Amino acid sequence: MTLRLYNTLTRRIEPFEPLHPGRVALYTCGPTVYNYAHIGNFRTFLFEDLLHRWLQASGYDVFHIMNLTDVDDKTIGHATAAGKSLRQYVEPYIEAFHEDRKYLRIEDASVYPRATDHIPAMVGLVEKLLSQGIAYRGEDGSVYFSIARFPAYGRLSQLENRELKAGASERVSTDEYSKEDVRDFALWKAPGPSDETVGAVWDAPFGRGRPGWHLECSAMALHLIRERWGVEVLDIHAGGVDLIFPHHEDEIAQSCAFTGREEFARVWMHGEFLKTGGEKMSKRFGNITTPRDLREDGVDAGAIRLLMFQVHYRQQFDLTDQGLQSAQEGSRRLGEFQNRLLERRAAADAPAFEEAAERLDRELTGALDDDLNAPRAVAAMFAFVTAGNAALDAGQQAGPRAAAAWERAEGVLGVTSQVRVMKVTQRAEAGAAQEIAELSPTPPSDALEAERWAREWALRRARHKSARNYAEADRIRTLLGGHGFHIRDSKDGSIEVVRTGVAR
RNA sequence: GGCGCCGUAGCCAAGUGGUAAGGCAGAGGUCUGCAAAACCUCCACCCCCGGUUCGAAUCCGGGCGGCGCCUCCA
Repeated sequence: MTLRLYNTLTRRIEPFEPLHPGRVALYTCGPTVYNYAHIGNFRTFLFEDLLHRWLQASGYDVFHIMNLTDVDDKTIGHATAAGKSLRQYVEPYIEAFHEDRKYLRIEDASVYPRATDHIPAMVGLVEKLLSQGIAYRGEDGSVYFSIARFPAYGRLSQLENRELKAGASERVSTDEYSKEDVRDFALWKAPGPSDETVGAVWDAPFGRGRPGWHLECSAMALHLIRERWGVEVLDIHAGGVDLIFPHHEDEIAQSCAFTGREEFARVWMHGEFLKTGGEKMSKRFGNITTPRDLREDGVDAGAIRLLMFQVHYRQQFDLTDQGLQSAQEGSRRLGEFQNRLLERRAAADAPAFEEAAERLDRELTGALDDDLNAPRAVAAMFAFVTAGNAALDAGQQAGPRAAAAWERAEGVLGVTSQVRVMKVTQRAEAGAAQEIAELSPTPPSDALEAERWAREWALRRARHKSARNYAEADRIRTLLGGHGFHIRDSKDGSIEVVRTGVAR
């Protein structure tokens, strides 16, 4: 069984074969840092994280480039409005992006190049296209790519069988007159007034200006993979479906014209949208949710990843409260099991675990090798949980084999919530007994203090319970439950206080 | 208008020719002072019509419904 991936270029699932055995050059389109990225953007980054992790788990040396777009109409527009330089304006959002991706357990890419750090590479690319006559200077001082001189244009988006909607875009207007063909796109843009103010202008032999949208990806990708491995074709290029046209189409055109090769990337992968209320989540529609919002609500990232990975990446799906709750519950169950499995790990595996582990390994590999079928991979984890819990209930022991299989699956998917369990034993009561004083019915805001608070209450409940004062014991249980601390009595008389979700 | 995707249980969602994975919710049971956790059991003929086939959720044609791209939007 080998890895098979859906390639947008051929519209088929095909066996994945990197250009050079054992290593993969992966480029993924990152965020435009003019604002906080929303969870829809992160759906794509999460899909790319899964790709990244699975390639690594499959033994590949992965060179993963994720760009940060820090110069475009939006960043310039917002910087202007804020009265800041481009660099100043963008900085906090870059930081926020990294915070968010760490929260969502998205592993580090190899490099995060910023567009404005690679202007020379872009200038070099434009110069070459100009000298080849594939690019030309318009009357407005911008440099355009001539589609007429690049016959292969349109393969990715199957443009040859398309018609543009009649009179569709009014935006063609502004620069239309200086372009030879409406479909030509800007490689380099003549500076506008605010470009100068925010410092988004660079000198170039063909005139002062700033890079067009698509240029950065080609220039940085080609520059970085040449530097790293001396190659000029990517193995995989990934992004959201909305980038297929024109962004990726244009990247292919300028890159291939530049390198003289037929391919810019061998495999093109695109993740589908996240919707809310039946519509694409987008800042334009104002229907966004950000990772920060979810973190505020105490949602464990494992639940978000589970939610995303329960749907195939090429399928649209709607984010709903019910869906999120359902994922939180499932992710919690995985967390409970993980605790059980790793705590009671024995020196050897019972046959039931040998078998379940073998099955999990096999099913995980089969699922992810099949165009990253994460829903099936997740299902395999749940099957392991059910079998594992049953075996544990029956007194069978889980050993290194079971732990390894679990860790491999969780290591790739990362869908498990942290479930913190505090054991409160009656013996500890001695120390607490003297402070019978008042105990607030609401927890302190500090997470650690809150835990201590919950423990206190749990001890009180234990006393009431041994005195058979069940009414009071139940009242305390309800009280704690209302603040996210769940009480569990176990047979040996000890009490567990269980906490799920992230501390705020 | 062009190109493309989707329609499977109360909700979400795999499966793409051989008789319906998984999650959540729900019902019953084991355990428990009661709970919780966990386990066991139960819960679908796959939007409609027609066709191909020994056999279709899966292929073809036609409907109906939803979404996306054609807009520097992941």
